[in-house]
Amino acid sequence: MERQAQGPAEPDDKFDDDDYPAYSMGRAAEMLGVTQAFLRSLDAAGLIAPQRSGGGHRRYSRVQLRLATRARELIDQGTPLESACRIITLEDQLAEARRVNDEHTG
DNA sequence: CTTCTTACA
DNA sequence: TGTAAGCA
Repeated sequence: MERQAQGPAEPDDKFDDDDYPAYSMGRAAEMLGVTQAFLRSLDAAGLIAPQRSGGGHRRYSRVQLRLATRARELIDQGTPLESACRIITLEDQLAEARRVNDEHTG
């Protein structure tokens, strides 16, 4: 699930299909190889907050799918769900801080 | 048929 | 973490 046709046309495009909420539970679960219960567990843990559609159905974006994938990796390695969520959150914060720092230096 | 919530294993 | 029941 890497970028295939991202193209160097819009390198600074913030509004991409990465944040577009287009995946439902069955879809996300199938592409990630997990169960719907697992995705909901991540939601309950506070790792991901998928948008809700109409009647309250979850809508996952590719970014959230990536978070779910990282969570699955850590959990698959034996990391407790809550711990995995904390680790991922911290890694995300570090990535954000690094991004800001990179803008300052670069 | 698909998703949601709650509960059990 | 996976699965079951009952509902929208």
